[in-house]
Amino acid sequence: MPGINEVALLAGVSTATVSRALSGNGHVSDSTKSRVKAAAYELGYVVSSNASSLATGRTKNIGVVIPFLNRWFFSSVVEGAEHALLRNGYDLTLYNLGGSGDERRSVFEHFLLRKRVDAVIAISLELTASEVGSLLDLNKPIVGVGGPLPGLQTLSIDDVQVARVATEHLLALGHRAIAHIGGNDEVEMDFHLPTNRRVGYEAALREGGVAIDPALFAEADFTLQGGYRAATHLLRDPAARPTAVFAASDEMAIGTILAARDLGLSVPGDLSVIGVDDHELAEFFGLSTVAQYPAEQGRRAVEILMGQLHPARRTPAENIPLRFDLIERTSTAAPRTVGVD
Amino acid sequence: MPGINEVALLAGVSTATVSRALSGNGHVSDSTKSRVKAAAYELGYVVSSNASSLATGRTKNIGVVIPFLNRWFFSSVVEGAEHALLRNGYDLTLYNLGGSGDERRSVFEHFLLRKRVDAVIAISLELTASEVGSLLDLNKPIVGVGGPLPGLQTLSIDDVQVARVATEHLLALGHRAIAHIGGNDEVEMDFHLPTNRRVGYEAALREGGVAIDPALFAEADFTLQGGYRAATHLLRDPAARPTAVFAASDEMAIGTILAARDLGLSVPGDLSVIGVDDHELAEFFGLSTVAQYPAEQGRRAVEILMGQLHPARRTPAENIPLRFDLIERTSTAAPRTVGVD
DNA sequence: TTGAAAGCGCTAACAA
DNA sequence: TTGTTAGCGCTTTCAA
Repeated sequence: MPGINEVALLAGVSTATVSRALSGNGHVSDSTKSRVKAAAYELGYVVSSNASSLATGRTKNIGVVIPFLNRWFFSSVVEGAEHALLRNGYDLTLYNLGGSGDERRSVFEHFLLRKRVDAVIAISLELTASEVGSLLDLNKPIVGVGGPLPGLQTLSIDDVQVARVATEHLLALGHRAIAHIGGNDEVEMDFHLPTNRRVGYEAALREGGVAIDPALFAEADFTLQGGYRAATHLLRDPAARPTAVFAASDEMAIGTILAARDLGLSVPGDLSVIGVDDHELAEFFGLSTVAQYPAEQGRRAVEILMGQLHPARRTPAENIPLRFDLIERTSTAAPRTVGVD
Repeated sequence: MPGINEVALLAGVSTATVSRALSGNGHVSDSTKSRVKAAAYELGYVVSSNASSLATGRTKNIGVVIPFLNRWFFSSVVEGAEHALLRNGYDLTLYNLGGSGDERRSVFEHFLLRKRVDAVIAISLELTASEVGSLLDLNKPIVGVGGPLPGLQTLSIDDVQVARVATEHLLALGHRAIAHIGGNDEVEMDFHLPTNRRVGYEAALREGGVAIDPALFAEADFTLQGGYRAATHLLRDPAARPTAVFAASDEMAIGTILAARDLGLSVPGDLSVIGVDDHELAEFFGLSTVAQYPAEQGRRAVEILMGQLHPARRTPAENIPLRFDLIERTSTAAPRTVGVD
């Protein structure tokens, strides 16, 4: 493991010049710069990030705090962030808060505070005021992804609007009896997300002149199983059966499709189903959905942080709202018998 | 951000004593130790990992190198490793090799070498000799998970045996026409895994006195869609239809179940299906499977590394082979008409 | 059991 | 453009 001294020796310059030549900070003549680089390459020299961090106060490392890794949305955001960080020469250190409360405390009290990271990306976390406080105390840039974090800059899709688009799609097809499968209070991993999607759903109905029927709402936990169960409940009674379901996630929507099948209902013949996400399985099931782009969200979070860490590199487009797109596949169609009002 | 000096001042001792009291290295009287701890707590002092690493040469950080994050197996291994590391006071830095070749090279040439990690966990990676070489040059403990890495200590289930167990389960139920959906050559994310599972499948058949029929083998890419397609192909011809399918992953097995349904076949009435993994969706689909435990594999990898990094802490049980268990659910049963031989 | 002091490997003033 | 030098904050001999 050669050090900066050896490179300096081989190149016939001082360590300061090596540092400057390799980091690009400060002026070095082209000739010495290439001599230094050649020497570094020959020796296989790589800076010690610790020594460098200690001297500069910058770590070139970003902390990502996350409640689960195991779900499509989260791992996709992390992947997107990873790639973007790599391109910028940064490492990504992962802090999974999914464990016990102790683990969570320990992350906040010790790990994040070790000065190991230059900035933090918090994904879909419901943080307590004191947790946000300790993050802010670090005096490091923080950006949230996937939910409003009080007092922090956050990247998230407009859930009300997303739900509205989905519901309006069903309305436009002629549906009137539109059920909604949304989050239960216990699953608050995405803050007010369930609530917001329900709000958008109800707003669209109201504007479409359709009365809101509480019997057409069911709670689930954002999983396929949960969606299946909720849908089974919703669809059981042929007399009170909706002609369409808007599920707040694709996994629940897929559960709904499977439940419909098991009840002998055809999709979209007897039942239209739409979800949110464009989950990796959505296409396979022909699921119409409102796509969101988690990998892109991860990338965007990184861009924002880079802008704050390196004002020079700042990316121009910083306030594009997060995209989402209606994707029509084969799970939605006009209801079999269009009502005549 | 208080430093060690301030703690020393407040506790009325030297910085050396603070370091000793807080790290547990060296002897400090109980009274001063508690005084120091109180002072540290009062000031909210946390060591600077950089300064500490620079002085000790240890980073308390482990690098995890992985080809995808987006799949159940990988994210589960990472989660398991994360929790175990957290308990040991270590951070986890993630290196995703899924991108382009450039990204891959850059990870190996720069990132891992920055002396930022004390050890490396390589998950399901097919590494080139030169990549393994550069890892070994680091002179840091490395352990692989999920596939044999030439020259490295590796944790992986016995894929031949896993496949044998699955196939024997079907044989024991009375099946003779047993198809296999395995990996294609292009999907080598898990090395010889597809091959090994096929080997176990064929060995079990042979021992069961069943001839191997190449027409009963289909390739797929380990995804649900791929399994669906392969199964559709396998099941299309009623005359040549197998009574059971062993898929090399649960996702492909679920695809098979869905394909069977779409062809009007009942599972397990007309077709038994078994997979490998115990994927999160397996239970929902009533899928019989050979479970493996990726989170535990991640944890085990961490234990091994901790054993090498801290010989004192060494966990006794180091060579338990990785567990796998046959889980019988409702996707497997005796074939409808048992042959009379 | 404790303290003084010399680094760990690098960067950034400052001076030349 | 380059070199000298003083740290960055901590750990760890060595001595007391």
